[in-house]
Amino acid sequence: MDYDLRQLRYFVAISEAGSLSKAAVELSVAQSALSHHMGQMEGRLGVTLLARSSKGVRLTENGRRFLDHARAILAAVDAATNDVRDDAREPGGLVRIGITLTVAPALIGPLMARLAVVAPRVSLRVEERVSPHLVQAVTNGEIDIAVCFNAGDDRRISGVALFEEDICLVGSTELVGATRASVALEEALSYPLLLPGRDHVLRGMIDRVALFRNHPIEVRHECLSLHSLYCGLEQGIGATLISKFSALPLWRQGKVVCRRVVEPNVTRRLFVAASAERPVTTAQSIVIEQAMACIRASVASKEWPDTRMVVPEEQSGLERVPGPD
Amino acid sequence: MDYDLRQLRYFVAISEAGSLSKAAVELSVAQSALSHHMGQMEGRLGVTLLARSSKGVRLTENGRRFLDHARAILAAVDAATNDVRDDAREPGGLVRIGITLTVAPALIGPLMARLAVVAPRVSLRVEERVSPHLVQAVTNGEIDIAVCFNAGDDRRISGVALFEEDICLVGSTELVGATRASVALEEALSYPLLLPGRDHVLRGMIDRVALFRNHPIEVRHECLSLHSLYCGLEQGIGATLISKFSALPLWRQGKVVCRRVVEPNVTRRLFVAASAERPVTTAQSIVIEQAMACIRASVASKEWPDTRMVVPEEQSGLERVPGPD
DNA sequence: TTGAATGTATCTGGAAATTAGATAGCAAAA
DNA sequence: TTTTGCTATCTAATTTCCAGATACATTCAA
Repeated sequence: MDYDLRQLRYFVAISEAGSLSKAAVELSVAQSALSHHMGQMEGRLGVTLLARSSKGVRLTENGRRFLDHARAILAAVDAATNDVRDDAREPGGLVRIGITLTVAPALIGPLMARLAVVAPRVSLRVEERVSPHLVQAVTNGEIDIAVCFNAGDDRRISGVALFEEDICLVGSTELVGATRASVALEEALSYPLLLPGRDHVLRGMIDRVALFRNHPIEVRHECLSLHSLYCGLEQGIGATLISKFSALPLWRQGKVVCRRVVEPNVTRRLFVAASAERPVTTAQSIVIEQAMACIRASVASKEWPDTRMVVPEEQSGLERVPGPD
Repeated sequence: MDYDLRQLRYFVAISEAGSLSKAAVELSVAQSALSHHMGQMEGRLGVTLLARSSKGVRLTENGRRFLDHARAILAAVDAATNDVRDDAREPGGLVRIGITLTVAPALIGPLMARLAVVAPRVSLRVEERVSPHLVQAVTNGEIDIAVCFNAGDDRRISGVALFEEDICLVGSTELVGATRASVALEEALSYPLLLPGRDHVLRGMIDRVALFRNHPIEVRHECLSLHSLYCGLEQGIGATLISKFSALPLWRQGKVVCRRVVEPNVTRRLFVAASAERPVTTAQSIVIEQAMACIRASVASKEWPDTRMVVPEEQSGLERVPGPD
């Protein structure tokens, strides 16, 4: 019903060449094709654009005006193309990432280092919160990406699991004993506890156990910062239920012991997640990619103890950004 | 190599519909076609524009930006189309027309009347000059259109002959006799003459006859205005060589007689002409068209005596403005 | 949990558009 | 007059485009 970008390109080339034949050579198409297209375009416009003669073609008055338009249109097309292509080539912009408390110290450094190389124009805003807060923030749109535990069940979140680790009872030897033996969940919950936040990932499970036992859990303090949690553990004020990896600094110094929780085995999986409802930007997908690479590298290098990599099977799949044709 | 206006339209429609299927219905194309086109466009851009899901499609960040561009491009296309189409629908602008002295009085009135109806936004600037001046003015670009005699031989002019008429010896009865008999050119030139301008169309022929006879032609006055010519003729100061049609006012009043020149027959043809080098505008072509229609109507209605219409055969052809498909 | 509904991707045969090549016509130049 | 350079047009072959069918995933409701 309308003319075509190709016809506009042809028209501009012909106008500049001053002849269908010359333009045909430059454009590497047959002269007959140009003749046909120009005739069709003129027909659709209902206006003569080119005055043909045996010396070539000249622009009519309308042709002159239309040429200006055509150039403007083609320039707009190029601008549009470059705009989005630039973003694909050299993505930029702010990406808001939230990282769960215990992972943040190990992740932020490598992630920033990688980004500086791979996508220097992408800037991060990093927040550290407990996992449930991160999930909520992602669904809210408060943050773009979350690196958090057990985000897999929320449908508004699409995430990829990276590794799995066991939850341990972590506390000073005075409190939980100088043993590395595993401990039943029920027993673990009998210690005075420090929990990282009222709505901790394990909170639901803890409450269920408490209900079953008809015996309240003693939560001594809620430690929303890693520092306060470590303080409490170190001083033997309470024990907590986190992974060995999360207690790494204290464990390395021998200030706490980690006893794997069993009956049931309690595990958690680290996810890199984004909103399933809002499409990710190029910058976001790069950050996701790099964060996953960081984590996988750390897990693979055994740098992080007692973490088991999750094979990327039919994961619910963050959006992939395809390359050009 | 690049995407297509149609794909931009599809993309905008899809963005607005929020779903390929809905857009397919609105656009009356198959959903598979949309899927294919969007995939191709994204491939060419190297960027994902649409985030597909089972609920439909959503724009990615790049898609949002590209949508703005796409809308701007399509608006520019519409503007371009309307710009030239408007001109075709409702042409306007100034058209400079030059009309030979003797035809002007009979043509200007009807031409203006027709234009007022057919193309009210076209305005004329009318000049009256002798034919050779008009031809020169057209080649100069001083005027756009000439209505003049014997313009057919100049290659820089493309013109259409409309009618042919015989040249007559015109003068008062006292001077050229009270007869309607034809007269040989040689005899005609023996009268004292009033000529409409030094470079009159017939001047060349007159000079050649004079040379042949070795006898100078007596040119009493050069009358560049019709009024002055008529005065001279009326008063019997001299005769002249013009067509009966050109002497119409005096002839009707019986103040002059017209004797057809023979040996050789001398005729002239009225042309409507424009520059062959410069394309005509829409407005110009309309004026040409209407002028020709005026003249043909007058000739056909016998309003203008002793004029023979020239059948429009394979005339050198003023540009034609084609209608839409 | 299953079935219906909705949505996109992909495959395929046929239709339509596009193109190159050949040819004709025309005008200017040699 | 012949040659040259240009555009229009015709035709056949190729490429592109599209509708329909199908596959697969997800959501919603029973």
